Amino acid sequence: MRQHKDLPKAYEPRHVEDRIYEFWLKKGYFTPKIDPDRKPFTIIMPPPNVTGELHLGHAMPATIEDIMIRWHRMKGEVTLWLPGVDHAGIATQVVIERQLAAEGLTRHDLGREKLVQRAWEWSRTCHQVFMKQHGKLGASCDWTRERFTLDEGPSRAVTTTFVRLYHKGLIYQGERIINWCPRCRTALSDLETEHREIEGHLYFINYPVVGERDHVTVATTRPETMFGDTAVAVNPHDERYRGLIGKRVAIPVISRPIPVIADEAVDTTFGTGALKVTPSHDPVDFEMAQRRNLPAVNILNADGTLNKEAGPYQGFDRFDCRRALLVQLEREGLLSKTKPHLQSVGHCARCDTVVEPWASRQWFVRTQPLAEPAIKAVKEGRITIIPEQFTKVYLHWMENIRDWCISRQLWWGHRIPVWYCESCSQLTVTADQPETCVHCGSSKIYQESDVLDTWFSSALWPHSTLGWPDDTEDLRYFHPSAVMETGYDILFFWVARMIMMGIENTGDIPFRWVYLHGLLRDERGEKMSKVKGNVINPLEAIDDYGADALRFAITTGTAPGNDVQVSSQKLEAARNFANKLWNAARFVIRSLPPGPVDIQLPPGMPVEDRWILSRLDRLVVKTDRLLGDFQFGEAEMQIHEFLWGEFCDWYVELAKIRLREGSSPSPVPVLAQTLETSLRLAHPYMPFITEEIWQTLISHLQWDESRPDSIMIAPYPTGRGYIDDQAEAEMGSVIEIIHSIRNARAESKVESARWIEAQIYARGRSVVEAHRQAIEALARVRPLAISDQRREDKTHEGAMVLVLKDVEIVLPAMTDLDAERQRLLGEKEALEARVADLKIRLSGEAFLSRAPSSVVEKERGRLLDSEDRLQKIRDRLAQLS
RNA sequence: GGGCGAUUAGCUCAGUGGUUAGAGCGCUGCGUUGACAUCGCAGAGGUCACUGGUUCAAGUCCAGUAUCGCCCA
Repeated sequence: MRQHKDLPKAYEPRHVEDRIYEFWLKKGYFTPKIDPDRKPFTIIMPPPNVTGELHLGHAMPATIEDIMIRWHRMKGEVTLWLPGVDHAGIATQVVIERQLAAEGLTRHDLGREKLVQRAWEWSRTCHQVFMKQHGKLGASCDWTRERFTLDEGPSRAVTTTFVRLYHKGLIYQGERIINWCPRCRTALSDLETEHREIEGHLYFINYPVVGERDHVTVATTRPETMFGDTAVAVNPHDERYRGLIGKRVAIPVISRPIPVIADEAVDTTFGTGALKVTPSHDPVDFEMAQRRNLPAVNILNADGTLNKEAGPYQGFDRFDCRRALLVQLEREGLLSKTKPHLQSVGHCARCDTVVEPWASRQWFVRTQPLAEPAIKAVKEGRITIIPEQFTKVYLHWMENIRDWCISRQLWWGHRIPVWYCESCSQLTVTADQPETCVHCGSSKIYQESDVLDTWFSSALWPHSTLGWPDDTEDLRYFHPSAVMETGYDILFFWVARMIMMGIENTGDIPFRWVYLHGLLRDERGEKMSKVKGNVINPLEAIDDYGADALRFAITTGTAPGNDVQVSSQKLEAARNFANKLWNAARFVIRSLPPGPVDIQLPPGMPVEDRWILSRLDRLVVKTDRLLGDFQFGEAEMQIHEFLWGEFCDWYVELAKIRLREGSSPSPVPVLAQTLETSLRLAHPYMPFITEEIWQTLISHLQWDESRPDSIMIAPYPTGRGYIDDQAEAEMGSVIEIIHSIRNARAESKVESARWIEAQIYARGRSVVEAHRQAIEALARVRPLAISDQRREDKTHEGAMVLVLKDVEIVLPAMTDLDAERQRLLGEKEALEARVADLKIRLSGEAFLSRAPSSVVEKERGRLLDSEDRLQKIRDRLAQLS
């Protein structure tokens, strides 16, 4: 038989983790077996981007998802956690283009086909890294079902959805103002545009009135857009400009005449109250132009330079143009004023370039009809968002939803399944590659060059990964999934659109719960980002502290939706906990007698046995409730507190005494059972160390044939009916006795090794007597006399008297009379205040009649105890004076 | 401009109306007895941002104020 009794003194995760992950994989535990008679528990992993290494921001969701999955798996449910990666259109193309730039190339040098090929190679590399990192973390996801958004299946889901929505009129092509990133040279959706307050300027520019010596002054933050002006608008009620309406003014520099029009929408208090209207480059102006039938003049090229409409500034970059134009206007006396102005400027979420609002022909999803059922699903409680406060955020966004621009002028992504016909110029929209135009049969057709927004495919992820649009066994069984777990920052990107598209495509909700975690921050509370360089690499953290410590550190004591600060101190604390657990296990294992040990609970167990079993049972019940409520952080704290603060600090210490004495019954069965149950309880959070200890422990124990091969498929603990209030009360009292003696010793500076004499007077004498050895050993008191009633006259003058509930402790050897008097006076005051407080509460008519009787009873009991203790303290003080 | 959230120990945070508000880290004192110094024992440290309200009872619920943060426009 293996001698495991010499486990290493400290837990060494790196000798354990990879081996165990391999073992799990080999056993196939991550892959569920479909059982139509049982309801499955499914999590579809929100796919990370294939843009490089994972960072801690990925480790947290992976850990939380793994906790849920492992818990449900241990509960015996058919459990699927489906992993995948996202092609991340713009982000990936940005990465590839950066690589190209380093080689002095642009994507245009390479061409579409070669760029896509390169992106594929890159995505395969990233995907390998991603798998490896998740494995290191212990993620128990089903790699056999892994998906990539550009795989055949999910791609077909994308084209199928596009075609269906197009034919339903829910996808249309239209000319609208979109956000244009001149660096990425693509349209962006509103969500991909980040607005930031920028200290800019408001420029006041004079537009001469045609044929008069007068001028009108307009204020603008983007003077270069004046080449695209097609009107100046004033409010019809604005007295200042009434006479100007209907006249024409000339755009400076290019002298193109434009009308002065009246429109109610003009804000008379902004700038001069005269608004330059640039329909192609401003959303408000675009709408006004449509209302007023104004022409639109586009002044931009795709790369952000100005086109021929800008006259002398053709070919200038937009910002160069602004600078040069301002110089010219100034010189010509047309710039009447410049003042600082705080403005909100859109930036590309991926490359941070200032975006241009630009009228452009793009593809859109008509979102409102899709939003309605998505709103209903949440309002009716078919989908629950955790934490609850995000429900409001979700509903507010959904109720004010705007059409979604889904076309991207990129090469990496799902190409839009639309073909234009050169012969009849009609569109062929179909999921299968067509040979000819469906309208005229011409073979002169060419496919739309744009690709779809990556989030379009993400929106289908909960069902496309399971086989939709095909009617697969997986889809029938695992859909809808149980939980969508993700960060609150992508509630709209992901969750909202998944709900819309899920209901549209499948007729069912995509998931039952939405769990939103907070964002990870560094020690200084800043969001981790590669730009800031404050990212903690999860692999390094695992290397330094172990995967279990990392998991524990980033989830313990956190609440859903709240941000989490990570620091090396937290990682250290988690590692220390793992080590504590390891050493407790070392103690238990080396305490086992040789041979397969029978750990059936013996009859006649002493109170401490019944106590720890009761505490464990309580923990089990609490944990189960907390997990059910998605309170993982709290559950972990409870387990931590039990293992460290109760099992190690008290039960193990008590067991040592019995083991030393060889007393009967032996504490071994309770030690082993408590450890074994605790390991199962902690397994979802700390899978590696619990498996490692469990395997070792189990190998020494007698077990019937039903014993599973791994803790990860062992049943999650359930209450066993061991809750024992009487044992808990008794141990509570013993702990209090030991604690107060230790306290007195420390206060009185008694050397920790010294034995001191003590007398304990307790009403329940035999109860205390039963714990004599424990009190002696743990409080280091000997000789110890125990009796029922204190005979006042025999108490030594210099003794210290500790008054507890129903117990008095006399420590005769403490001789500092003054200090003792002070201490007793302090206690007396505190007790008096407490008694007074309780008396007031208990004399309140309202309290007595309205509070539940159990609360009233509790308070009465407290009053009696306090009064009793107060009396004893007074007696002792009287003796001393 | 609209909305959401936060404010609890020196720091980071839990706290789901009912004792004397908790944890980790840090701090102070003592301690290497056979699980663990990645440790043990003991301790200090709080006007639960502020003001008012509801309630027998408020850190917890409501309203307002202040400060900070986020989202949307």
